[in-house]
Amino acid sequence: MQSHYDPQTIELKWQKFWEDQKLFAAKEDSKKEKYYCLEMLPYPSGRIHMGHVRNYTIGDVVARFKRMQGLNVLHPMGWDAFGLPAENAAIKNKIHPAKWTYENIDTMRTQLKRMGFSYDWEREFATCDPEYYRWEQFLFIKMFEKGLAYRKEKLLNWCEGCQTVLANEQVEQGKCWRCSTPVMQKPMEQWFFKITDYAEELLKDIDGKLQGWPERVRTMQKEWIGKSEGASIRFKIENVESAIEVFTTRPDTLYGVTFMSLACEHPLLMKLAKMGGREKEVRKFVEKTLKMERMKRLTGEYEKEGEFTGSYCLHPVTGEKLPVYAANFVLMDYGTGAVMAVPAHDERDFAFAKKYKLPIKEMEPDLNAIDIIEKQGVGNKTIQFKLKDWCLSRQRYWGAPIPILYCDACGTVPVPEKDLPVKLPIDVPFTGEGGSPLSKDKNFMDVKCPSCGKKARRETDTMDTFVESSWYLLRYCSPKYEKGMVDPKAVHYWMPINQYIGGIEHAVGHLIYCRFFTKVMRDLGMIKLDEPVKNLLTQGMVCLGGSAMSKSKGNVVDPDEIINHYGADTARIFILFAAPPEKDLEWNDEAVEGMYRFLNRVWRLVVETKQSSAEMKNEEADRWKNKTIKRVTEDIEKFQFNTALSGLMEYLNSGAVDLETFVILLSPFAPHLAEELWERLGHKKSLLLEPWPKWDEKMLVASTMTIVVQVNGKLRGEMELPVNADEEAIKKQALGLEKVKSYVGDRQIVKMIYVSKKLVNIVVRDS
RNA sequence: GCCCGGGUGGUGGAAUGGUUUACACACAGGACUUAAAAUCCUGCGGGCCUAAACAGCCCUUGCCGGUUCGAGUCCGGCCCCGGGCACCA
Repeated sequence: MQSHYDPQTIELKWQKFWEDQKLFAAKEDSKKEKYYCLEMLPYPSGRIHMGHVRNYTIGDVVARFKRMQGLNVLHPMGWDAFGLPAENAAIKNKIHPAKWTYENIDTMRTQLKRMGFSYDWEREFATCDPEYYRWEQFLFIKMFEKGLAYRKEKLLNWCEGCQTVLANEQVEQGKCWRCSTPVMQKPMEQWFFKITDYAEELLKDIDGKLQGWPERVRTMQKEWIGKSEGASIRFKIENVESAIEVFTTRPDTLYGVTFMSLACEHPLLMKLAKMGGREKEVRKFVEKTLKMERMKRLTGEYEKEGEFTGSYCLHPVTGEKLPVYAANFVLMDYGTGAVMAVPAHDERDFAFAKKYKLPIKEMEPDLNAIDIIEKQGVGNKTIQFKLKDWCLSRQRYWGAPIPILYCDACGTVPVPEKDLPVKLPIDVPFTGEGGSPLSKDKNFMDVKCPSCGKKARRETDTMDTFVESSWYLLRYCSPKYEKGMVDPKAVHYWMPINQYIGGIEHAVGHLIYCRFFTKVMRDLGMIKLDEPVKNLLTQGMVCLGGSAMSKSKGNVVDPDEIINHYGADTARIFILFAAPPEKDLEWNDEAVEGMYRFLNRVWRLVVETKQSSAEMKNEEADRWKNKTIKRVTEDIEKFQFNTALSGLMEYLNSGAVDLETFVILLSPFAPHLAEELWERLGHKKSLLLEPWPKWDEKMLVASTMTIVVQVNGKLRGEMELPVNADEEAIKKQALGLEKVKSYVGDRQIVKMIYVSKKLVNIVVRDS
């Protein structure tokens, strides 16, 4: 047995031991309380980075801690394996996306195992596995049948040069990333999930059921859903049987309306311009606006302008004539694309009115206006959401195929369930040009229509990878289940997730989509669950030199370097100690060294002294032990791993260490070292089977206490007294202190404050 | 503009209204060593006083005020940093 701390040897030894013993395999057991601890699954980009290390170390501490507390812990890991980078690698390096992905998974799995994370590897899956995405296709069909998956037109980034659709990240300064052709907006039929049907419930449950989520994330989701209550009101157009419908949150300002503003894309705009004899001017304005919009709409800063259509609409109550304008600040994709302008109450309308010399009508808001409108049948109360339906189709190869066929006779036909999965063909050409590689695969494309038997063709779009990550958390409960997406019994036992841990960047994307999917699956009768995640922790970034570690900035520290140099335990401890989990963490090589030194001190203490707890029985040692158990336990529960480790350091420095207790308390943080030391202390069974220690409140109290003495709130002395000293005696002794006397002098003592077992404050007044 | 966080030593960071600066890093001095590394010990917010040390005093949690016997912590106002939302009708 080596006498110095050699992390390389002991870490591999214990990793193998854990794997052989299958100590992290989770089994349903209705007699045991369960705990589902999950970290967001990684995209297999190539190698593990420090962000992963941080995320998964936090999760691992929680999982190991809960396991030792006797809970039945589910702690799985898998791979978010579809996505654009694999396809880019295919185009660039002539390597198949599947090969690239699976090789990366192998590398990263090895790296995760080297960190000693306590995953149930038997539940591992990659989302690009047809056995996984078949169920996603199954769900898609169910959603299609319920009208929750539908098609509509949407503008997409289109490169004429490559004849292909580009993702936003493939557009660089308005140009194609590959061929630099200017990117145009082209309307195309896309698949959408009707998440807006669930807007109200998604919003309501934030307050009702997500109490365990950070306030920050809850607020972001509320803003994303963006509910506003108001009214929709129809304004008749003068001389025609047609009306402009507006949405307003202020129907009470209806009598202040002096004109109407329409978005450039509004379907009635050109008709009104033609009628008003201002077609040319309006067309020019629209063209100018749409061109400018592309550049500036993202930044938002531009002059508010408009153009008169020459036409008028009529006020629904007073019948007044109101000029209709095209305006560049009105958005077609919010509300109705038309705004009733109330310059007296809206800053923007006011500025617009000034600019175009439109009337400004002062008035008192009238809360009855909405009732009048409803009575007259020209409008009604409505609710608007900012949340938009989820566009899930991608014109990419490396994704789950959308299980739809197009038949000339029958139209859009879902693939029958028995024909699932629609497998992604492997042998296809990757050029990056001419649309999806799938469209060039005849075997894939040509199918028979399942309802009429005639020739049909397949949908070539694949699904957004957020679809896979929206239900993987449920699939982990029964990863090999073959009769459906999930085994209801397993889901009933394991869900909801007790603790979910991941980056804040998923606050509105992933974390809303997985809530949506849970509700959809519930409504399809697959599960009985409203919300998938009970408690959420969002960890901060890992930075170096003040900014997030990233390949493009060249400021990355490779976890393997740290593991090879100091071992996984040091990496884990450093990342936990350097900052509380929610905050960004600044990498510091010297501090890593410091953590390594700490583990070495622990090693030497245990290996060299080997004193057992029985030999160290005195009051001081007992107090330290109980104090530390309490502190570490409570700090882990609050995710304050940095202070939990401080507690262990202080305990180590105290010189009154109970070795067994110390090693157990250290084990969630530095599990390999802890197992090794546990064994060296003479234990035959794994430390993992050891229950988490409990503390005794009675043992926390010392026989003496330190009382701080203040005069007028300022520290003037200290006294060491037996804990049972009574208040009167303490006050008397405080007054007797030389230093206190000199501060009190002959001044009048107004009162004395005694804070039990802590301090005495003598309040004096100049006489 | 609106809504959240946050501002504490040279640095990362601790502090149920009760000794500000735990723990660690860095730095400095010392011990051990032929020497170095490792290890161990000591010191380490600022200022005043002092030849220096000891002792002592004063100040200090972004700034200004308030509440309180007592404020990093609570309240009001302001400044700065970070994040989210934002022509949303």
